[in-house]
Amino acid sequence: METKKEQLEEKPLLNFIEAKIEEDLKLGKNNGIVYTRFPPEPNGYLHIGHAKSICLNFGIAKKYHGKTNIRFDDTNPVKEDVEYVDSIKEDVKWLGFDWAGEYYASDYFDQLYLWAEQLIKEGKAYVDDSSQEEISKNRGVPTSPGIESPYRNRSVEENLTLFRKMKAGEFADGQCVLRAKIDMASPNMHMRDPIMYRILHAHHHRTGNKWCIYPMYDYAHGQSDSIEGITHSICTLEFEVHRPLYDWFCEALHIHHPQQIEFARLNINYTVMSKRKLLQLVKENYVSGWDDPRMPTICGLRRRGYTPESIRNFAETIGVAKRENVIDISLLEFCVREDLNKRALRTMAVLDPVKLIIDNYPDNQTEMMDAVNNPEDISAGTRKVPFGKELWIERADFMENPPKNFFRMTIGKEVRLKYAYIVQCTSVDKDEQGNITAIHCQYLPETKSGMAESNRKVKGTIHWVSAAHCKEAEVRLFDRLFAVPDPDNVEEGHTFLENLNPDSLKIQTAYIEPNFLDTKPLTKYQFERIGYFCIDKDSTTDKLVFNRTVALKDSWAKGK
RNA sequence: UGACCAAUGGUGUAAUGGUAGCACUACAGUUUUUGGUACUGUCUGUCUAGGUUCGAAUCCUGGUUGGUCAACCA
Repeated sequence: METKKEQLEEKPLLNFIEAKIEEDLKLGKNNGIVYTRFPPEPNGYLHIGHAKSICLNFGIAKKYHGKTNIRFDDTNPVKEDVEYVDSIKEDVKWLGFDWAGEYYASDYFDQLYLWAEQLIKEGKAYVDDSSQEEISKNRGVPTSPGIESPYRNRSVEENLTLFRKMKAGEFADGQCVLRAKIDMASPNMHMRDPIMYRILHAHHHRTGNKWCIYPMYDYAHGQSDSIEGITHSICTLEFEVHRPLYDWFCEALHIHHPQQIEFARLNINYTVMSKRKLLQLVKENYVSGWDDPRMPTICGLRRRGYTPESIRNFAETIGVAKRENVIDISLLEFCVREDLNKRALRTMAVLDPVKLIIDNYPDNQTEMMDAVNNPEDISAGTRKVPFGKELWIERADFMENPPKNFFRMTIGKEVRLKYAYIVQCTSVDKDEQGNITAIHCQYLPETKSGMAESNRKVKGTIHWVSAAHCKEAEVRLFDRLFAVPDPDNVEEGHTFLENLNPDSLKIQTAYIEPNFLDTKPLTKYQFERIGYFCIDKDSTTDKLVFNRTVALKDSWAKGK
């Protein structure tokens, strides 16, 4: 452990973005300042892919003693909503990050408009009356040049008049647009006179009805970065072809020019990451909502029982690079187990119960057994667990005709009831169909935990709850949402929905220890030998509801 | 038949001209009152063909493969 840490400190491993930043720092760029931003569009909930970006942007700023803004890219009023800005802020905070400034692209609409007039005056932008179809057609295709618009060479005065009329609301939606005059023959489609402003008579969640023209992403994003003094504008790979345009606007306007750096977005197998598809899962009720614990959204993971630390550690572990990647879901699961192992209090719960009767144990006797709350953290203390003649144990912890490597309960062999006694199984009761209805055993009184005889070597230890004292709880057992590693990979005429896992949710009634339960939603437990669970928000005083975050590793189940 | 980007074990990610390392996964073992945790070990890798060099995963050229770009979306 110590040596690992030392190695990391001696030789810090930089991702390619950090390497670039250190180079800039060495060169004295930006006066030694590092300023990043996280720029979501408020049109959906944040998912684990955004978490990667958030951890990257905030992490880098922290590492180089800089700052990070949150900026909502709200240039398209038809798609955006305050519901989303609220959830986004909540999720970023929950992940553990504080932004230096909270801004909106719409804060800059006035400045953007002024800059547009400036570009018109310099002959670098023009109003185009072409229809959407014409513009699209004349743009050409990547392999052959486009055709210049017939309106491309209007006079500055005419363009200015027209643009002001656009702003004044004298035109209908779609009647004309403002375009940058760049190069219709560029091999980069984004440089073929990109649209700067379109007419949208729509109500904006922040600017209300002040505007009926709205800037496009390419015209707004770089300048917003510039206004905020961002030094490194980190975005995903698909914006790589936009970079020449990002640079063009900053140069044409002679404003502070942040450096755009692109990295590969996160993909995880057995799930989907596109906002559109996540929205569809919610809208068409394939899941219960954005925070359904099976969703890869931040709020879904939170409800599932993931901790901010585990997600941050995941983001750190997957690294940052430019190549397309698909992360194995087992890495995410590893990260949450690693974290929960250290902090989750243990309790015993039986999910698939069968009655165990200790025939030689006194009727109506109850003993309080000492149990350790967290073996990884002695300061978590101990608790008392009631024990009696009749217990519930897991059906899978008994086998009548076991294979050689079965360590649990079987007739004639000894097994330890955790924190209690060693018992020896004697017989089973069965119904007419041959199903086991109860298991009988004898306990060895001198093997109670803590007594000398309890140190005896026993191959297996199983968990239990007292039938007379236990509580009932609903447990929701989640599995991966999709049945195949790459749900998006579907044949013509099929959709990703067909790859949904029909068994992604199983609901069971469990019997659980009565003591020490904190029933506040999101409280995390390890059900011993089963997995990590947390209290769901649906939980009430009458009815406990647990979500399974992730099962414990089970090398026994694997070997079968 | 364009431009841009990328290619390192099963999955990710380092090595910045000098011994291909780390994590996850898988498998094997030690410890264990959780078949968990912890610890130890094993398997598996530089897309390809040339070139530069004493030396190439790294630099150059060609090829191959994958990704992105033709919304008045971001």
